[in-house]
Amino acid sequence: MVRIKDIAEKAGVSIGTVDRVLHDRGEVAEKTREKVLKIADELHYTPNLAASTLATQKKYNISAIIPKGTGDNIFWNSHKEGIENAVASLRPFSVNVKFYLFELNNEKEFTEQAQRLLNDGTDAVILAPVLKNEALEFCRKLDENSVPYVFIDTFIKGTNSLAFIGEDAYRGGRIAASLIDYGLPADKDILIVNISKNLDNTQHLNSRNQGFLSYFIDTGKNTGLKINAELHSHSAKEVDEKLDPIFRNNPGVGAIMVSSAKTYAIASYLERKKKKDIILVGYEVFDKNIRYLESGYIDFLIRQRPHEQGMKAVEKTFQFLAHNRVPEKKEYQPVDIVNRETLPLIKE
Amino acid sequence: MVRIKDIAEKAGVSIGTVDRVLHDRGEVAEKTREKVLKIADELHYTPNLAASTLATQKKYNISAIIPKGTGDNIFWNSHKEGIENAVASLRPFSVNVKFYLFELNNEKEFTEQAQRLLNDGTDAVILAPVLKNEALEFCRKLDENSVPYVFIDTFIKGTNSLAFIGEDAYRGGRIAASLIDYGLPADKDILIVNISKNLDNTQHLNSRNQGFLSYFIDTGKNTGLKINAELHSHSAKEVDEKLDPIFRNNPGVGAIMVSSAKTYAIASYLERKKKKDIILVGYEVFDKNIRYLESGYIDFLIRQRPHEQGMKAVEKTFQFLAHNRVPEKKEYQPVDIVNRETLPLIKE
DNA sequence: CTGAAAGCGCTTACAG
DNA sequence: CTGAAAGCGCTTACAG
Repeated sequence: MVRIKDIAEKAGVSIGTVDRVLHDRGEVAEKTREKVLKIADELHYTPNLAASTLATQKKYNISAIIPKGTGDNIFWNSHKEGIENAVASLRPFSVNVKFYLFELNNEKEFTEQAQRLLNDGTDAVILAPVLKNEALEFCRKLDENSVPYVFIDTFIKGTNSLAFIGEDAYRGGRIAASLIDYGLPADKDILIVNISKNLDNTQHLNSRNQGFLSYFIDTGKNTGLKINAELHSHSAKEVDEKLDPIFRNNPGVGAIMVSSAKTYAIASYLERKKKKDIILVGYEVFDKNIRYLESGYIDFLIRQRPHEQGMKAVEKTFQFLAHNRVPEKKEYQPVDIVNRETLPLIKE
Repeated sequence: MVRIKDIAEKAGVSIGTVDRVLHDRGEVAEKTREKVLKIADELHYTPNLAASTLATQKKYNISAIIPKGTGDNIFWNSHKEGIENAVASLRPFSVNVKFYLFELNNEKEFTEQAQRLLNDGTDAVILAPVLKNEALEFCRKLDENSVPYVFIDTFIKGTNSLAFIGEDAYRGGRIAASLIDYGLPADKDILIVNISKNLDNTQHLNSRNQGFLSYFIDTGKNTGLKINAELHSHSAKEVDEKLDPIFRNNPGVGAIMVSSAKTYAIASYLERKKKKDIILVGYEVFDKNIRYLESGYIDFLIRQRPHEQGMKAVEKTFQFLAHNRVPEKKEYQPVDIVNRETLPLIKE
């Protein structure tokens, strides 16, 4: 392997000079510069990262402000794990993450954690801007302090985010549609269920709905009705109240798409009402949904890859901090189609 | 961060001694040993990998002997890329791969490359043992020379392989079955097509067939016939000769499963015969198959993750070489279900 | 059984 | 504008 020492000898200068031109730190005569650059190129010099890591005692502190993985949101645990794994695999570089977790939909806690993060100081932040207004305010402060930030899961406009890594929710909607369209007789009706208390997370749900409907406009063979049901809670009471009349008035319903992780609540309804033959497609793979996938009430789940999102967020952040490499602005992660047969393979 | 120097000071010994106990190199009084270990533990010492990488000028040379990614096997390019990417991400460690590529089914070339590899010498090898007899012979030689090796793609018994990373072909067969079962009326017949010239690659094909049939034995709702067609080539001539009579005699056939990457040859048949309504499920995502997925003649493709297989193979090999960590013996990669709607997301 | 010293390749003040 | 030297944390002979 070629070392800066080799370049220095060949160029007849000291290693200090070589280092200066290699890192563009100026204070070098143009002639020397060119000579060194030429030789480095000829010798195919690549820096020894272990040595430079050791010499520059740089530490990178990354902060991650994301929802807690509790209740129906354990899927946020995967983001956290992904972030941690990426940091671990970045050894021998010295990078640290500190988590600032908040309860989903708890604006107060988000704002508190954001403030704590700002007080602690950090080199960069990974941010799930699920609470739009609060996130916007926070981004403004980060901009003021020149702290770079990358979005994970959700994208919001009007900020200077370094990058975004997340699901293509629109595409996810189309995929759900294609699976239903493939399995359902063309003349049957389809029910679309949106469950969202206080309109949380609506961005994803809207995009999925749009994608879902777009499929039937431009490619699907299904000609049946597309019926909409908006629930504010996933309690059995509300589910019954909203769905019973729909099924009473539309005996042609043969499939349901639930636009969120609460798919299990609708599966439970089908179980209660003994409607096993209705196709049910929903989102996210976790215990409650898995149970119904196994028992046959859910046919397909579409899964984001939160673990990968976390990893990519760290990688991009690190590349920017360490090598000043500006990542692509938006990166959509693929989604997985999961049915009962694929389950044994995805015990991650 | 705690350094061995800190431990040394606290223990009242030199850093040389600390290093000796930390690396179990003996020649240390038991009392000193215990003391150092205790302090290291209390201080939560973790070695600085950059420093140790730099100091031990160790280089790891890995050799990979896998098929060339040409013709219908471009999917072997992904293994190669995965291996290369993993090596790249292992920087700042100094690990090199050298590839020994052979044409699939060319025993002579495999043997030549294997011999070349042995002459060149290496620290470990990543091996696709698709040619069973030749691979067995090669493994024996590796054993003689105490060179560790990990299998990729295919597993063969009776060797001392360090690990195996590959597809769960049986499971892949079940997944194909579940997709057909979901979309096909229960009384329709299903055609299973195996295309294999000189019985190459039969291990995967057999496992997929077994998995496919097992699904209908224990869970599927389909009660139709399961018809088998064995082709030795995917030429239009042979496809027509074999499939025409089957369709003539079995008007109830509603779906086809092709157990290999040659799915496009059957899609082409359906296109020629204007049978767009037949469900077709097959394997591997690459240009020829993608074309028919887009035009609607193929409904689903099941995809291995060759890129990940390559990456994991390198990671395991490196962990073993560098840290003497023996990996799990067998690791199955998940497979992806791909239809037309998921295509835009998997431009890898 | 133990310590002191040199070295891995790069970076960083500092002197000139 | 340039060079010499010290140092990053660990490893490796070598002397005792």
